[in-house]
Amino acid sequence: MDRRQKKTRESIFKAFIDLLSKKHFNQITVSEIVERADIGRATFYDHFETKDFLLKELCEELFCHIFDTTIDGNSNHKHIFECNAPSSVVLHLLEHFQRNDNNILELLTCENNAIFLRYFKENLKILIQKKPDIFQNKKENGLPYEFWIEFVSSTFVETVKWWINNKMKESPETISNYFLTVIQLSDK
Amino acid sequence: MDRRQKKTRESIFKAFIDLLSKKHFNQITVSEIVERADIGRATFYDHFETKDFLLKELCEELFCHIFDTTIDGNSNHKHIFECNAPSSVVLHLLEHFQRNDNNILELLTCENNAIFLRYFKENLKILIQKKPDIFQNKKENGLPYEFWIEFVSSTFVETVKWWINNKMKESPETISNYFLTVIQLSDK
DNA sequence: CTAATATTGAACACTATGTATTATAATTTT
DNA sequence: AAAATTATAATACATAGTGTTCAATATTAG
Repeated sequence: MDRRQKKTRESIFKAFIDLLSKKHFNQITVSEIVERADIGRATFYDHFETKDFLLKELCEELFCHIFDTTIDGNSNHKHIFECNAPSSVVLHLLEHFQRNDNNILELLTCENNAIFLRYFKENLKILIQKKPDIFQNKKENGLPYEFWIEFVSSTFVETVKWWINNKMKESPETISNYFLTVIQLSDK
Repeated sequence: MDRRQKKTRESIFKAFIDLLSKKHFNQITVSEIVERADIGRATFYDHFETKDFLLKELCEELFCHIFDTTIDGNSNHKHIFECNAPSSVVLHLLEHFQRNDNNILELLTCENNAIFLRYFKENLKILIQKKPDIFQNKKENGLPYEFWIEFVSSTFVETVKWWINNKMKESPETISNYFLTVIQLSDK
């Protein structure tokens, strides 16, 4: 890829994330992004069809990053699908958020996050469905599978949101335990 | 209140709800609302400062209605706070949605519903906190109270969303059971 | 070096917002 | 019933943002 293209694209993303930490998506204008990224207006539209597509692509990059690889305590890369206990998968994800890669949190905590949350949940669903044995609850509870998947992924998203809104005072381990308790997969 | 004011206000709400069933909040323009409500542009701004305030006031009216009164099977009005079992409270709310009073469902299923969902959850939280004995989970689970409240209200919202997206095929009783199962208050 | 490509900057048509003004109609007040 | 008040209508307007176009310029890759 042309070095110019890459630089332009990165400066747009950077400007966009900066702005997202200060105001809601709806309040951000293309003109602001262009000004902050210090590029020509036409160049922006050369890269992204609209502001919505920019958000969409940003979400894709972020989740591709988070759900494809994750780093364990020894700084070795470890694929998330290699984890074989729910607590392990959950911890990996929570640690990602705690490190606040790419200032992703600004996106999560902002009000206008419908697109972001949809991606988050979609990726979670894929993860859960690829590891059916892990996230399947053990008890016979008579719940439809689809309902259970939706419940687990929604609860994870809401748990992370609660954590962030509470300034992330708790450790990833604590939050992981809370989550596993409410989805009835706790060890206790 | 002046009869003209009331008529104008109602026709704006009606036009707005109609449009919400067809497109997302962001895509709706004031001009469309004005045209559909068949009123003058200046009149709209005489009633609502902006489109956002319109949504805000609509939400307030809807939730005031739903959380203040509800109708039982014999068509007698019954205050929701008089219910003393979780299943009773939950069923009342679900039946409200099933009847689709004020076409409230259009709001729930639409993508841009952040404001609506916030009101929904806030009202649920108040309800849960006013009946602490009912929605308190029995087991010793070590969860902070705030986390539990957030979990229960989020799960209710997500359950209703799942129900609506699935065309509401299940009965309110079935959904109520699903919900009580995942929040660990099922009779079984 | 050269050809291809990315960027710039300015201008433009378009759409939507929110305001202002004057005239008219409906409602209250006296 | 007449007068005073208030709500609405119709139109025009300033402002701001969007997405496009195009010729000129700069950068890159082969």
